[in-house]
This record gives sequence, C-alpha cells and structure tokens, in this order.
Amino acid sequence: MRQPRTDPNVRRQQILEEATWLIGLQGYNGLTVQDLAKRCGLTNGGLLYYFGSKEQLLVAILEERDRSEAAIIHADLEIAHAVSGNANYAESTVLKTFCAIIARSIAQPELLRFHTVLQTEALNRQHPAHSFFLKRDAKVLGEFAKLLTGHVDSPARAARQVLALINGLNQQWLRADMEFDLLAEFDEAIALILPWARSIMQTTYAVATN
Amino acid sequence: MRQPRTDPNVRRQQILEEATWLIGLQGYNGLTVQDLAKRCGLTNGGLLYYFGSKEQLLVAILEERDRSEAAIIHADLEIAHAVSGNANYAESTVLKTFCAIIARSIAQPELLRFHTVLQTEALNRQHPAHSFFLKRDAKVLGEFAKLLTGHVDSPARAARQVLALINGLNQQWLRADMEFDLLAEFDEAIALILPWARSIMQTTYAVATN
Amino acid sequence: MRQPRTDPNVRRQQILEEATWLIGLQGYNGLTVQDLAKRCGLTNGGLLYYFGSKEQLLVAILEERDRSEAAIIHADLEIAHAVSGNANYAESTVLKTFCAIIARSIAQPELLRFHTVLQTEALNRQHPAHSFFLKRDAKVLGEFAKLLTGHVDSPARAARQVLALINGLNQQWLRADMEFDLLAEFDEAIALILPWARSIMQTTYAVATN
Amino acid sequence: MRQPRTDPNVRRQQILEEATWLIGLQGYNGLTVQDLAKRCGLTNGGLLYYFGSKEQLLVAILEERDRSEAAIIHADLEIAHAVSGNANYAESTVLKTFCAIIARSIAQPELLRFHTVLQTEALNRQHPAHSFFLKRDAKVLGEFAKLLTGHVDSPARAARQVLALINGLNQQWLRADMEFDLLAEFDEAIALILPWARSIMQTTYAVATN
DNA sequence: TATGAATGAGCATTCATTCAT
DNA sequence: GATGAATGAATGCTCATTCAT
Repeated sequence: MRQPRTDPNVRRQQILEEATWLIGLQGYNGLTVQDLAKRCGLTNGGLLYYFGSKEQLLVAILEERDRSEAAIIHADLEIAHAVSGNANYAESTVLKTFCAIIARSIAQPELLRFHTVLQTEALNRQHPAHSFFLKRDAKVLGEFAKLLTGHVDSPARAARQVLALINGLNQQWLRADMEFDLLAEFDEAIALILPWARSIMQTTYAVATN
Repeated sequence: MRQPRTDPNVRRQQILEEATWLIGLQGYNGLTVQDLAKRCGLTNGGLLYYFGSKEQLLVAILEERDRSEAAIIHADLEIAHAVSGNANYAESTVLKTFCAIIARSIAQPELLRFHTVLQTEALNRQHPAHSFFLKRDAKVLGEFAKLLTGHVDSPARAARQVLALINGLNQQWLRADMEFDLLAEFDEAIALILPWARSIMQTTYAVATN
Repeated sequence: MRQPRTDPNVRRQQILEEATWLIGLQGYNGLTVQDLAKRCGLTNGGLLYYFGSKEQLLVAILEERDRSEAAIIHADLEIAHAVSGNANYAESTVLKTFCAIIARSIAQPELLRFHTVLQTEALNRQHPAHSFFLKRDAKVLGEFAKLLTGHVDSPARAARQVLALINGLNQQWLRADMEFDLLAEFDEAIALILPWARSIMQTTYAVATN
Repeated sequence: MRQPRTDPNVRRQQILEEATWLIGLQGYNGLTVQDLAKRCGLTNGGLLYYFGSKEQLLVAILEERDRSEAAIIHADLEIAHAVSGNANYAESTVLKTFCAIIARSIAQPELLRFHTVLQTEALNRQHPAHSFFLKRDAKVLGEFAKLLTGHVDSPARAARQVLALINGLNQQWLRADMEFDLLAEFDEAIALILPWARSIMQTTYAVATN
C-alpha cells in the first residue's frame, strides 16, 4: 500500500518531468493534480507535499527551465566570444547557436511542446506564466539581436524574424506530428536572413546535433 | 425578468462572437458556459438551447470561421486569376493576399487571438478542434504554395516559411500587447522570401488595408 | 433520482433552518456543505446554487436573524413607548421585554444554540461573523441601556449586567441540557438589578410566554 | 536542520501553551496540528510523538488546567477555612475568591479565551471536551454554592448567578477586545448579590490583583 | 424560447495520522 | 526524539449538462 520510499530528489525531478510532459499535452489549466500524481505513483496530497500548490509547481518548472536554458546557451556563447576577441560573434557561432536551439527541440520534443503550448496559453494576462513569457520574449529578442549584430542591417528586426521562424516552424512541426525534417526547413529559412549560412552548413550540422 | 425576446439569429450571432472573444482570452477549455451565458445576458440553460453542448458551440464557431475566411480569400484570388489568364498569380496579387491576411488580423485582433490560442490548444489530439487545425494547416500551406508558384524555387518550402513568419510574428505581437507595427514587420519579413516585394509595396499597402 | 421540484422559497427557508440548527450544534466551521445538503435532500452543488458559498449562506442567516429580531423587539417597544408618552419606559415594559427574550429562547432553543455557539466562535477576528456580533453587542447594550434609563443608577452598567446574566444563564441552561427552569432563574436574577421586578412578575409572565 | 534537542519537558510545556493559545483563537476544531507544530518549531510528526493524537493533546491540556486551577483555588480556600474555624467562609474570603478568579483572567487573557471558546464549542455532545465542561460546571456551581452558604438565601441559585455574571462579562470583555475595566464591572455586579461587598472592596482589591 | 433548479463528476487543497528512517 | 514522506478522507467550490416549467 505504502510507496517503497523513493529518493525525494528523484521524486521531485520525476514530478517536474511528468508535469512538463502533461502541460505539453493539455496546457497548465488542463493539467490536473490528480492525473499528475497518478502518473508519479502517489496521491494528490503526496504530490502537493512537494510543491504546495499547482501554481508553485508551475513556478518550479519554469525556474528549472530558466536555469538549464541559461546554462546551455550562455556556456556556448561566452566561450565563443572569449575565443574570438572580436566585438561581434563569428558567423559560425551565430549559426551554430540558432541551429543548436532547433537541434535541442528535436532531441527533446516534450520540452518543445511544453514551451509551445504554455507560451500561448500564457497570452492571457491572468495566466500564472504570463509575465514569465513576456520577459522571456524580451530576453530572447535581446540575445538574438546581440548575436546578429554585424551580420544584418537591423539586428532587432532580424531577431524578430528569426524568433518568428523558429516558433512558427516549431508549431507546424508539432501539428504535423514531427513528420517533416525540422532542421532542414530551418536551415533553409535561416539562410533567408543570413545568406552566408548555406555555405558553412556542413560544419554547423555536425556540431549542432551533438 | 425574462429576456425581451431578441431575434434568434441575432442572438446566435452574438453568442458566437462573445465565445470567440472568450476563447481568444482563455482557450476553449478555459471557457465556461456560465461565463459566456452571462456575457450574452442569458442563463446557461438558455445558451445551450442554441447549441446543445459546449463542443457543438465550438464546431459552430469553426464552421462560421471557415465560411467567412474561404469567402474572403477565394473571392480575391479567383478574380485575380481569372483576370490574368496566366497559370501563376501576379506578383502584386501574391503580395496583396499575404498583406491582406495581416491587415485583417490587425483590424480584428479578437479573431487573431482566437486562432492563435485555439490553434495551439488544439495541438492535443484529444482536442475537439484538433483535426480542424490539421486540415487548415494543410489547406493553407497548399494555397500559399500555389500562390507562390513561379515566384520562388520551392513553393512548398516557401509556403512553410511564410506561414511560420505570419504565425510567429502574430504571437509576438499579441504578447507585446500589439505595441509594434505588425504590418511593417511583416513587410520586411516577406521581402526576405519575395525580394521584389519591397519595390511594389506602396501600391499594395493601399489595397491591403482596405 | 431527480428531486420532486420543491418551491424554491420553501427550499431556501428549509436550508436556512437546517443550517441554523447545524451551526448551533457544531459551529460555522464545523458545518459542512455536504452535511447540510444531505439534510435538505439535495447535493452540495444544488445547495450552493442558492447561496453561492458557505460564507454567503452565513450572511443570509445573519441577515434574516437581524430582520426578524428587529421586527419583534422594536414592534414591542415602539408601541409601549408611544402609548406611555413618557420619556422612559414603564416598569412593566422593561421587564416584559427582558422576559420576552428569555421566553423566546425557551420556545426556540435551536435559535438560542445558534447564537450562543456562533457568538463565541466569532470572537476570532478572522471569523466571518466577527463584526456582526461586535455590532450586535453594541446595539443590544445600547437598547438595554435605553430601556433601563430611569430605573437604575447607571443604565450602561446595568445593561452589561443584564446581558451578562442572560448570556451566562443561557449557556448554563444549554450545557445542562435545558434541565432547569431558565425563566425562573432569570426572574430571580433580573430582580437583583430591578428590585421592583418581583412584585409585578405575575402579569409579565402571562405576556412574555405568549 | 534537526532541532537542537530541547528538554522534552520544556517542549511538552511549550506545546501545551501554544495549543492553549491557538484553541483560544480558533477553537479545538479550528486548531490544526500543522499550525501548532510550526509555532513550536517542529514538524507535525514530531508533535504527535509527544501526544499521540490531537484529541490526546486536548486531554493533556484539560488535565493540566484542572490541576493548576484546583491547586490555586483550593489552596486559598482550605487555608481560609482552617483559619476561621467557622462552618461558613468569611465575607472577605468569599469576595476575595471571586475577585481572584477575575484577576487571574485579566492577568492571563489567553487562558480566559481558551476556556471561553472551548466551553461553548464543547456544548456539542460529540465534542471531546463535552463531559469535561459538564463536570466543571457542576463542580464550580457546587464550590460557589458552598462559598456562598450563609451569605445569601439560596446558595445554589446565587452560585448560578455569579457564574453567569462571570461568564457573561468575560465574553463581553473579550469581544470588546478587553477595552473596559473588567474587574470594576465585576465588583459592581457581585455587589448585586453580596450587598456588603462594596464596603470591603478596597482590601480585596489589593489582595486579588497580587 | 428561455429560466431556474438540480445533478454528478471533478478540482485544488487541507488535514490527522502513520511510519520508515 | 524527531523528520519527512505519504495516505486517505474530506472540504468548499466549479462546471457541463439535464429537464420540468
């Protein structure tokens, strides 16, 4: 009857992962604590012991997402920048960064789903993740613009275009049940904005997909 | 106490509009029959008299959306095609069609919100609008491709790119509370795919916004 | 399965009465909507249809109590006052009023229980009936003082004493399962404050218990 | 992380005190083990280690109350009685005893609150403290009657009156947030029953408030 | 055409208690 | 001695739906 006492850190992580998966399917509002608890093999009371409330669970997921995303992206960029010594990022770095984003989505489609679904649900000002995604859009646009500086006429505008392409293609890909080659489509699309991209694609591929 | 006996067709239309607005805010699952009924000035029982169930209400909205969209787009294109006599659409027609889509979104942001929110919520295979948006994506991509034939190397791929740009920019625009010039951003973005677009923009503007 | 459609006003009244009874037993916090609903022969949802929330139900009870109490007391006094033409109330009126309060408690012990239990539960500042009983004490003390003016040295102090005696005896009576003669005890007690009371008791009795 | 190992007797005492305080605020049913544990700086499991269950905790509090009350009252009386050698208590002893009760309530309002709240909550026959307060009322009335013997016509009846006055005034005092002079009000009230009280009040005051 | 009463299922959350550690 | 994880039952409330009127 009683659970065989799982390591609480493992449990917590498991809950976060299952919740991410379920939110990706049904959104935050469509998620029920009961469902989630059952998937994790405990009762709703047991689950709420970890996070206090459904909303705090969401906050915990978003914080973790923030942490791991920041870790990945910044690690890549900081190194690249330090190496070059130049004010702007190298062409290969820029391209690699964008492609890495897509590659990660392909590798972890449940995370992509989570972001895609939650992001739109959170257009509602009352949504607990509303301001999170407001800030996130601003931050991402800023980082993209910085990345694009020196490579396009208007970095801010190009940042919007890159982000729009990423989000738009992601959504098509998810709706089509991932049955087209997202990375290939993105490569072609990014070449619209960075014409030199096509010529250095081979190298990038290898890096991005690792 | 009793309602002053509104014309049932007017009532129906009002319900559809309020529902569209509310779904745009909170999604279909977030919509409550009670809320909607109150906004329409009748009781939940009274509302369901018109549509039978919440799901049938959604179906009715989607059908109406289908009808009015098809009417607008096809009207434009059929005429344009008939006039030219050519196998492909004229540059100005293509551009005008795309811009008209954006212009309509700007003119009726509640419809844009409805589509944006519902479309993502419907990524879930269980969602009553799932197959609707599956078909819609296919249809739109097909129409875009046809429209782009003769103007780009790969019409199918370019169609994806255009649709991605539209959806992506729309989402950014809604999240930013409509505080940037969506049409200007789109003009620049479409010029990435159709380089000749920039030169004929002035004319298009006037037409698209009417 | 479905209820045989009781008259909604009757239903409402029935709910208020059952709730009064249950609160008298277990307090407001001890009252469960489920329990109350079952006693009324409907589901909790059905019950909340009438009052919206447990707290609003309490408010409705208190409002009704207020109304019917004010009606009874003021009717008696206004008439008595009007008749006498004197600035102060007649001895018999004063006594009759106090005894009538006790007589009503004896006739409707469930109301007495309700007030006794809720009043103490509401000592908590967070309690939804807290301010109700604050105001009630003030109002009752004021009315008692007015009633006692001309009959005692310090009407305000005597009002406190009368109220304390009433509440204190009530509580003992309820705890003793109503197994002593509350009215007799009160008659003796009120005579401590109004020494002339004993001599006119016979008359009062007859009136108060009607 | 782990508690710095407080002396278990101190701990126990602290729990009893905090519980008394919380029950005075919200009643026994309104008390939650979680709340109480947090106030005591340990977890719910840790708290229940001491008392086994919420109800046993209540029993422990009541037993302790019994003990310390009995100790105080009886000490006073026994001595007074022994000294006088008379069958009845001296006037000053009687008055001192009553006033001492009030003085103790003023000095420890949290105990007064506890009794006031719990006593009424326990009117419910299902309440774990129901029989405790039944017996207590009987015992107190008996002791009061013994105390009043020789000073009033009907000691039993006078005992009721004194107890009613004490409880009634206490309740008013708590509701008024302790913003009137309870002892002064009680002095006047007790003089209704013991007319000679007023003349020996000065002496009593000094004793009672120490 | 609609209202208004009612249901039944579900929801997030709370809580006393248990127990392995 | 005490923690921390977990349960199971309950709680107030919401919601789509039904249906007599």
